[in-house]
Amino acid sequence: MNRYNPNEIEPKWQAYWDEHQTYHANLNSDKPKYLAMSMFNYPSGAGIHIGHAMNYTISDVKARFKRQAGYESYHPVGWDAFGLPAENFAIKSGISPQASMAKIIPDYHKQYKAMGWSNDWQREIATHEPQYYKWTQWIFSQMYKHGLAYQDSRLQWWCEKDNTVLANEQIIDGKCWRHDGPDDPLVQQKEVKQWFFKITDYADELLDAIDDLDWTESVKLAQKNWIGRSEGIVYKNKVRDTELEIESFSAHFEAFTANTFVAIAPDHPLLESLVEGLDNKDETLSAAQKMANKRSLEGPKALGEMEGIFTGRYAIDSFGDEDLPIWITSYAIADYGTGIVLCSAHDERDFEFAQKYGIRLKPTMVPADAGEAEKVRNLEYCFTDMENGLLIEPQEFAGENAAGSRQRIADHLVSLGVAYKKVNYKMRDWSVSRQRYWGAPIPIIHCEKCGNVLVPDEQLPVVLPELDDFQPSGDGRSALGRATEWLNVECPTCGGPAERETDTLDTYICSSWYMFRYLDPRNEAKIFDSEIVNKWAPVDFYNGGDHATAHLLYARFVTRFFTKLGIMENPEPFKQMLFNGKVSASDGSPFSKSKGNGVDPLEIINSGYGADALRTYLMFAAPLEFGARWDPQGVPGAYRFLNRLWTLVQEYNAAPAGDVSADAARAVRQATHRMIYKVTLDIEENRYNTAISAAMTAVNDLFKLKVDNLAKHDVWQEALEALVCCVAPFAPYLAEELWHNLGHDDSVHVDHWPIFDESFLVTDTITLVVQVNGKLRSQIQVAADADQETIIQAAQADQKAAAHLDGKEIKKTIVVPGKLVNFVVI
RNA sequence: GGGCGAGUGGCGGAACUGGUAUACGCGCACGACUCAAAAUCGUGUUCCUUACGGAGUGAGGGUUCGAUUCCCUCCUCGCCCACCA
Repeated sequence: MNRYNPNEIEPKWQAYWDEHQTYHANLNSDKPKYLAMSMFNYPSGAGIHIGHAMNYTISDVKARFKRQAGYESYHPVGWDAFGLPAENFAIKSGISPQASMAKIIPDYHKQYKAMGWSNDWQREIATHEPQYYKWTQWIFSQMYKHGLAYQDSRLQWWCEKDNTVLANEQIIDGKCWRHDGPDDPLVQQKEVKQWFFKITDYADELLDAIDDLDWTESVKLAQKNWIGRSEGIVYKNKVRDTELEIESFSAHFEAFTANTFVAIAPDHPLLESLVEGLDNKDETLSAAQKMANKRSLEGPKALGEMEGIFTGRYAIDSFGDEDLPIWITSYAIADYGTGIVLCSAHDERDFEFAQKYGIRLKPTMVPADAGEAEKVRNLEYCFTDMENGLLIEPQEFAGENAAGSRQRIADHLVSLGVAYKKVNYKMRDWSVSRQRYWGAPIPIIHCEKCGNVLVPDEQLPVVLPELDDFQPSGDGRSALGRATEWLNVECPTCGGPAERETDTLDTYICSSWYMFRYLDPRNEAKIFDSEIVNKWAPVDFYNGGDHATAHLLYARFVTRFFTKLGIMENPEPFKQMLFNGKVSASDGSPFSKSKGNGVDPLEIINSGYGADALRTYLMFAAPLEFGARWDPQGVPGAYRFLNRLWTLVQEYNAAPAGDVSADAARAVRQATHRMIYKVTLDIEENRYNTAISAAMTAVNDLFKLKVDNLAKHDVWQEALEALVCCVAPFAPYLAEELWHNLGHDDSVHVDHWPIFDESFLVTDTITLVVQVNGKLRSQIQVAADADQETIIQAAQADQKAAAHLDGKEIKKTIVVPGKLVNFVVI
């Protein structure tokens, strides 16, 4: 008898699938379409790791299941090739990122195929290829033309030695990654001009559509919080002895007469004019600068260490007669709201800050309880509960519930002319430019006469020049700043001398639209064909264990933008999104290269267990949302299961033809159809672990039945075919081999999914549980269609149950059809 | 600090809308095959108790004939966001 040897059959079927293009999708097919994919892969020299094995197997199972069930199923593949790691490697090694990718990507091909993933390789894409990023640049142009791309100055981390901008991940303990010695300087902040996409224009639209998405709930919530819509008012206050008027946003303005001081962010642009004319102006500004730097470097670590500097200025209060001192505080943020806050006794931070610096506080909202109210008046603690708080002033709202009067208070403030209503968002505009070499060049030309000029569409792509040296140019620009031949161009408008923009586009743009390029990857005339995209979008199933906010939100934004351009119809890119858990090491800690506790998928495959056992284990170990914990015994366990299925088929093939008794046939069919039902439903609903356990149960049942009843017979043929089909999404190689062993010469992976027949599950007699006072006492067999009276009599007649009923009065009897009988006795 | 989720055998986990708690797998024990081992096959495996029986889903309370499931209080762990006014 043949032994199950994955190392033999896996390469064989890999070659077969390649040759027959089994997984090539016909996008014009009449079949219903299904598009499944996992988040884009960033190729690195390390190859695939166990997290990739997890992610891509999840979407592969889904794609295979649908392909078997008669869908035209497309499981695309591609590479998110631009990005900082490849550039850093190029700077260190001198090997160009283009060359690195040319070597790395073919390695991935082999690894993906070894994993048995059913990708359509004819439509492979890579974001660093000009034919792809031509359209990434086109998106920038369209944004620009529609007023959604603009330039602005922002603070960036800066290394004085390299004269270059640093990404957050390039800062190590406050120093540049390349200059982190004891004598090297700390990184500094510097204003740099940046390009932005106006995603905030879409904030409400993106927010409102979230509720209807079939996505993992935690991700939907993360997106809502990220957008962070809050309704409030903006106060206007004049500053004493100046011409200035400051504005401050407040979402909690109910106790508005409690405001006693003003907080301004240390990096606020208005700060300089605010202290203009004061004696200690310079000291104040430099102290503020220090505070700002410290905060952005130390980040959350500086939390709790609230610091303040008095500006020397006062705002004129709109309600009381005492001026409001203006303080620079470490907790006010320049780019949320207006960067200035009116502060009161009803905010934890304001309260704490005022106590620390001895600033006057004036509570105007108290709890209903008189004793507690007294404590709040005496500043014993900070009371912030607007829902339950009662206002004590001003006169027109005194005694009212703060939250209840919110709308009227807002209207009141507006009518007094001291404030206006405002909706504010946490979400900022999307910073899309990077002072980096390895990205898609921004298609802008700077002309002395004409200013910023868009590269005309017919001149796209602006091809990234190949260089020998990837060091930043030393003037704040990337290596592109030195590529003079590329850099100097004629202005498309006036023909005069001009220079190309040297910033490249954020890689999140590359990955914000790739799912649509998959549908028309070789189109040279258009970003994609609208008809094909309208047929195939949205992506039916999308999964990943990262990027809950940025990537998924940017993709939603760009998709919506496409619908405004009229090039596609559906405004949402991903119909269903599963946020799957990550694989962790057997001790529960995360896998990491530095710890050396990683598991190499290819090593496991080659050690003799095969890709099928690895895939099956990963999908079986835990619910997809949880994230599996790596168990060294797990893959051997999955292998044992696959081996038992293998044995069943081999023994069946060796068995003589013969009859199967009616009882045995029914038992085989019951096991089969119970399995079909559960596996189908469970895969559909992303419960892969219980789908596999259902297949295991069927194999165990058939193992028992085969002892006395195995014969070449339709019942067994049907059972084994069904099992092979149901296991095929998880263990595609084994399934293909066994499918052919069972006499087929086509692929099991296309259009073969068993049909569930309910009639095989119906039984004549059923087992009911007998309870006395809710405790299990016995079990009885009754006819499936027995009526209540018969069931109760049978239960009472049961010996074990009767023993517990003896001498007691039955107060109540509960019959749950098909389940149980419960006697309540005293 | 805020939000979300989860606590079930030695371990990963299962349990449909409140109805036999611990499916399936791992591990372990015993048996079969073998000169032997591995592999494979079979049986058993929540705890206490010789047994009858009893206890039991993080802790405590509640609703119910009946609670892993619903409600309240508390504890622990994980993830995400984090000075957002």
